[in-house]
Amino acid sequence: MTTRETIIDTADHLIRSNGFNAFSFKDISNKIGIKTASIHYHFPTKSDLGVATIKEHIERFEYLKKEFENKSPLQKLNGFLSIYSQIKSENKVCLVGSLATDLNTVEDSIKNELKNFAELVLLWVTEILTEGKKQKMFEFQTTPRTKALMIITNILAIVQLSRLTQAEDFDIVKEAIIKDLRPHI
Amino acid sequence: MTTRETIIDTADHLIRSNGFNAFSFKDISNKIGIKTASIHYHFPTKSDLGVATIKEHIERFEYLKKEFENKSPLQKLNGFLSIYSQIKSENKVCLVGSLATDLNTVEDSIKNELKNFAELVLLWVTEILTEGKKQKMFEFQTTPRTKALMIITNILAIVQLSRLTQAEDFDIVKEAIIKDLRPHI
DNA sequence: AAGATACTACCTATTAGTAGATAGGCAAAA
DNA sequence: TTTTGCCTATCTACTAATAGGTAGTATCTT
Repeated sequence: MTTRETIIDTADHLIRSNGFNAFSFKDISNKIGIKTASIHYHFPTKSDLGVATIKEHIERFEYLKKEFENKSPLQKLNGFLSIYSQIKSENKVCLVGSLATDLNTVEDSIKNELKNFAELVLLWVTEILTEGKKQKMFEFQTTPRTKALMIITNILAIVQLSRLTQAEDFDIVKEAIIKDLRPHI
Repeated sequence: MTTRETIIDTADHLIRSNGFNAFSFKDISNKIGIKTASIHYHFPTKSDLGVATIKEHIERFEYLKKEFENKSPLQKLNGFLSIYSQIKSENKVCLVGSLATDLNTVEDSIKNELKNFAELVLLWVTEILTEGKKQKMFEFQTTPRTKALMIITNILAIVQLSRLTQAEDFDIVKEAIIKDLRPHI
């Protein structure tokens, strides 16, 4: 990994563990053994680093999409949900959830990039649901987009909420999402 | 309102607009025209102020519960969901959603008080759903607690997510929650 | 030699928090 | 009734630590 990639990776970890406003260049400096001034060389401002971190997520998301291109809607949805299982197991939250609460305090560049990312995710889940309904693999009453919003909000927020209720609640909700889509099983 | 109450009120506003780590005693000082040292008189540490803010929410929540005591499950659920409509209209997020992302950075006192609050909310929604199912007013397949988790995560996260997608998505999800519980209508 | 990368050293602003002074209100003692 | 003293609430003035960011210099790689 290049230094630049290492910085982004560490920033990503810190944003999703502590929040955008609770991490500093010094934190990264301490973690990867590089001076804060050197981080500024790669990312002039904190916002630049924030934007780069979101862009990295977008790239990884596009890659995941491609990986699941020829799989079934159910496999795709499970793939999507397992991202959050990973996040949960690391005691983090998802990038959208983390930055959405800080939205009023960040620059427009971050806001706009995050909008792009959220739109991308919503679009993919909507597509999965549309495809799944057509194949009679999924059952639901609302529009695919609305159902996608329901599922995304479920999984995004249970990552956060299960920190406060019980860790097991994450899997309970994850399974309930799938079960709800496949009542005939 | 006493000074103490005004401070809590302002802190609440700032926490839910900007996040716990993005507000300072100076922000409150500027807003209400009192020196930061005077805020420390009422709340020795920032954590003390955080805890007091959650306690205030708990009290208001208990009051709301009492107000709806003799109403129908549907009225109760609508009452619960309308809290979030209010939050959304003010461009804030809910306290649980805001602090849950900052959870790794706050003191245990805040963490524990927030757990109490979250447990209280989950309990009430679970009760509403149990009652509604018994009265055949609501229909759902999972346990009431699981369904409560689904609904709370929906409404909590759509407040955040609709900042990124479209503001109308909030009402779409809110209506879908009710419709899903009452498919016979 | 030249560009990329990292460094030292610094700056200014802000943070949470503290010490000590002051002012007003209230109540018991003189 | 006046005085004494305490309590509440606020203030001014300060601290040490940390924040994001910059200028100029050194080092490494090609």
